[in-house]
Amino acid sequence: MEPGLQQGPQLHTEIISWFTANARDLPWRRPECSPWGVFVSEIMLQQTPVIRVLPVWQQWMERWPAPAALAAEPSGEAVRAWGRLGYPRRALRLHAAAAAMTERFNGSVPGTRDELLTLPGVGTYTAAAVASFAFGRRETVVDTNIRRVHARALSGKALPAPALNAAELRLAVALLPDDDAASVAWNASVMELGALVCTARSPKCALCPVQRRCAWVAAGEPAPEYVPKGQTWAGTDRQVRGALMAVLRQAREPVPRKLLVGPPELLAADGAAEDADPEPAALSKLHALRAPAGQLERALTGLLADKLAEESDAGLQLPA
DNA sequence: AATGCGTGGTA
DNA sequence: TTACCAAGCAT
Repeated sequence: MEPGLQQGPQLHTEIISWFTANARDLPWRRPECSPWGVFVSEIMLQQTPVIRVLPVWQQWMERWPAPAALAAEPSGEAVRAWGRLGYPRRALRLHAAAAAMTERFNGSVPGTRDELLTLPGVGTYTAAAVASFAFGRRETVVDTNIRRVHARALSGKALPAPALNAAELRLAVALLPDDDAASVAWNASVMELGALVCTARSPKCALCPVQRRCAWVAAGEPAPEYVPKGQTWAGTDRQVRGALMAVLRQAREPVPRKLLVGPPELLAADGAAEDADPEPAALSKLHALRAPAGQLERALTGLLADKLAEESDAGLQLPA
């Protein structure tokens, strides 16, 4: 038997009861929310906090209430409506997923894990989450919150392994209730516990419904076995691309390529940046990076030229 | 299997 | 202020 499972059904009862009393009232959890609404929320929530997703999700649902509505517009519109959620390639994949639903799934979100996995931007977690939360299927949902709760409560560790491993997956499978409805409740409850109480930094153990049976607490809250390495940022293509995206998002018309890539001194000299409005703050930030021309070109090509310049969409188009 | 990918709040 | 980190995915 997996470690921790000898605790019996009390663990499930305690956590699900806690969820019933403490869950956030998120719009994509309401019974009237469509599978499409759940799908959009899951993509937006990848590596992005709930608080920042909420307003964007509301706007998307009003503008594009079904996959076909989104698929009917240029992908550049999806990128603009994405706003500042980050990882804008998710907007492109969500648009492509909507097109795939329109073409291959009769305009609906597919309901099985295997079908969902065929959609762009959908991996193991998202496929299981949508099948579980939107369609009530019994699927093993494993996200970073759930992994952390499992690591602490059942394995006695401060943090889960750097990457999902076979032992973690076995444990998650073993913990999933047999009943469909109970499995959905379990998935949502453990995830919420990880998001609100069993957090990565400063977990709120005093509020935890299973503190008494937590293996990590029982072990004296040992420190993590490894130090997570941070995401590098300064000087990376990501930083340059982020600055480029900020300029393009706010642009009302095509942005001259040389305004993005060219040396600021030359731009000022030939007057390119002087007409119309004062230079946008976003453009100043881009220029302040002093990124090499090669890197600017790479950032443009990697995300924009291939995916967006083909659009006839004014704000994001890059003239040849 | 390890990297790269945006953004902004928090400690 | 700097570093961490937030419902992952694709390569």
